[in-house]
Amino acid sequence: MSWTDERIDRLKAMWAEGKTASAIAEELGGVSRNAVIGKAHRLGLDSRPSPVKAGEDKTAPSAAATPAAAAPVTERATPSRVREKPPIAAILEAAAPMPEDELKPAPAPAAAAAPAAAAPAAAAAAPAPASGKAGEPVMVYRSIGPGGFVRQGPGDQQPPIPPAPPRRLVPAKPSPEMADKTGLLELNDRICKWPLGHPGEPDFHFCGQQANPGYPYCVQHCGVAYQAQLPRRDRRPPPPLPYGGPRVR
DNA sequence: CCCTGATTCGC
DNA sequence: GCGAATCAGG
Repeated sequence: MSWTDERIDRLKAMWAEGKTASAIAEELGGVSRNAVIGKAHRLGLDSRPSPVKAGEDKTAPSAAATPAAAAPVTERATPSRVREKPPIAAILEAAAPMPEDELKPAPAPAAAAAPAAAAPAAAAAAPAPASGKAGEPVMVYRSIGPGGFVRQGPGDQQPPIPPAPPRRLVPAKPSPEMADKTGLLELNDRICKWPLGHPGEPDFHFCGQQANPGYPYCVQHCGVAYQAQLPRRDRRPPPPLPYGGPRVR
């Protein structure tokens, strides 16, 4: 088996979904778990929580325990680094359930709905208070509510002005008109997670059609999410994205 | 033992 | 570029 464009796309989709390498290998067929991992790395896909790297920064590593251990430990594993999240994960995080009543002074980030996605955000939302030493140039990610986060430098005394007032999160199906809409709690890997509307809005919901197997979206939305590359000369430069856009490799 | 992902290195 | 072999933590 070779890595056709189609198989690479499926690998990317499932990797982004958080499926394990062995699950991906089984679904693709014809490749081993190692092949999937190797390919994912060669593609530069995001690294995943590794059992080996989980608690890594303990003791100063001796010169060389093993050749592998002596290999350069790069920024890849730096825990404080805020990684990009796949769009769907960001949405899940933004729509994650919060305490029912009004905003508490320090709401604990709700990590239950999307642990993998919420973990880095939680680290960013509640950084160790930069009070330990004076004058360290510490960059802080300050939560501005359900909408997201704003980067705040050490000199920025004022809390950043949120782009919009925090919206009150609504129950999953508060009204009759939501009765047949697909909410966060109905999501699973067999139904289309294409978002309709915006998190926090009363009618925010998901497509809910049957998902294209191996993909997070239905066939129609896969057609929107995964588009064939045009020849370079036929491409128009993408418009600047408000949040900086995905990392380009 | 099983699982996991990361890394290396011969091909 | 590919992936088996290997490593190492859960």
